[in-house]
Amino acid sequence: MLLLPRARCLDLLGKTHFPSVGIEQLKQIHAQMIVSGALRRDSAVGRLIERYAGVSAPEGMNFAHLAFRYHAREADVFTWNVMIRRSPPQELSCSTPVSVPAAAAAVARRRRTIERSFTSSARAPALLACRGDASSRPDREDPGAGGHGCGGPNDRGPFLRESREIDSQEQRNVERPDGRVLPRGGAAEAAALFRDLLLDEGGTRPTERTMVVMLSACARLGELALGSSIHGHILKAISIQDDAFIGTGLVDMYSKCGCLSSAQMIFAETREKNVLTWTVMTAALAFHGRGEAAIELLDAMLAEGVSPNAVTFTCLLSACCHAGLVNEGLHLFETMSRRFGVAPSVQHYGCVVDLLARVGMVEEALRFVTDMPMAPDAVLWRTLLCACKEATAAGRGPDGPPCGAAAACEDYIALSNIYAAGGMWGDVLRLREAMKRDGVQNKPGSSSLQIKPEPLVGR
DNA sequence: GTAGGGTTAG
Repeated sequence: MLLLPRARCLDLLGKTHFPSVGIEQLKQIHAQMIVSGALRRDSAVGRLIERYAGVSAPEGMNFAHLAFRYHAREADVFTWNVMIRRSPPQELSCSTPVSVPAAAAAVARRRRTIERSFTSSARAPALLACRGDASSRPDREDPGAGGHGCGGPNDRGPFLRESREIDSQEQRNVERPDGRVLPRGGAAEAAALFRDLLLDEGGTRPTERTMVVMLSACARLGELALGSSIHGHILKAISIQDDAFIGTGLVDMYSKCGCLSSAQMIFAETREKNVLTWTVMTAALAFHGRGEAAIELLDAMLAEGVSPNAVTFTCLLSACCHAGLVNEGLHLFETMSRRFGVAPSVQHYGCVVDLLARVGMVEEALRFVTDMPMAPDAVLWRTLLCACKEATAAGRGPDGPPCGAAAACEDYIALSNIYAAGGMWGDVLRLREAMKRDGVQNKPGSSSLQIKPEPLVGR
């Protein structure tokens, strides 16, 4: 491909010379600008975004948002202004939850930190780590692998220190109340390494597998900015229609970062869909409260010749639960083994118990637990306990803390809440005393991911 | 190299 000089790229964006540039041509110019480094010129990103946004189809604004995310580090005041001018009010309020000057300052601050990290001579080991397994750490990497002429182990300290500094600006506590710890260190560190990789000009390039792993990490961390920048790379490097792994990763990432319409758009564009692609889309709709739409996916999936598996049914039942679709849920539970040959697991039973209890059918939920062919687990009891809150507010409370599985601090608290909801203060006190007597440790509350709903590339 | 149920202290 002919490589245009920087100045020529900027000329192409000039409205006086080329008043009507289409989306395809803009994408080509965009690619040229990345390759030639033209985007690092002042306001070049803003000019590009202005042209994307000027395309009449909704696609134009989608690309404007993608370009903005992708090149956020180069965004100057002019670029921010373009985004403000071009964004509809509701999108603007979502995408810039803080004031624009504050956001711009945050971008500048982050940029300085990143730049500082590159003054260290220790970039190579980090890049090397990205080549193989994005979640691997440089200090675990074989120093001799790859032969990239990187420095020795002694070089690694400064980079890691600096990359952790970047992370510390966006601290997120991903430890769950149940004690399960999301792989914050691994994913966050991978994210820092990946940022480095993206800025490595002419060197190591991420592979398709790196992209998939990174999308998964972004989904778990709620890293929309990084996730959508990876999307940008994918658009330029490979065709997402041809890869179920990439399509699945993108749908999941956008969904978990709160962008359902973006997830739906990617799903529609992904031609090769496997059972995981369908399942993440089902989970996305369930998570975003679109129970009916999730159930409708099952027929669509069958029509395409893909069979649902146990995970798909968990997502479908969960969708019914969130939408209060009792009949649909019970029907799915019944047909999953009979029609699809998927034996219900304790998780599936748990979903149905939740579904029944939430709509006030507590007796039926309890009978369902009693009739289960396997032992209920702690999560199932917990589900029942929490879902019973409404039903027991009328004055009927369970007899004691959950039995049959290890009760955790939050189980006592959930039960306490139920008593409280029913005004049964004596029971609340009794339970609190029992907790002290039994030495149940109070676990401090912790926050989870802050997910901002942003339909940024949606139509 | 990709996916899953509950939830947070009157």
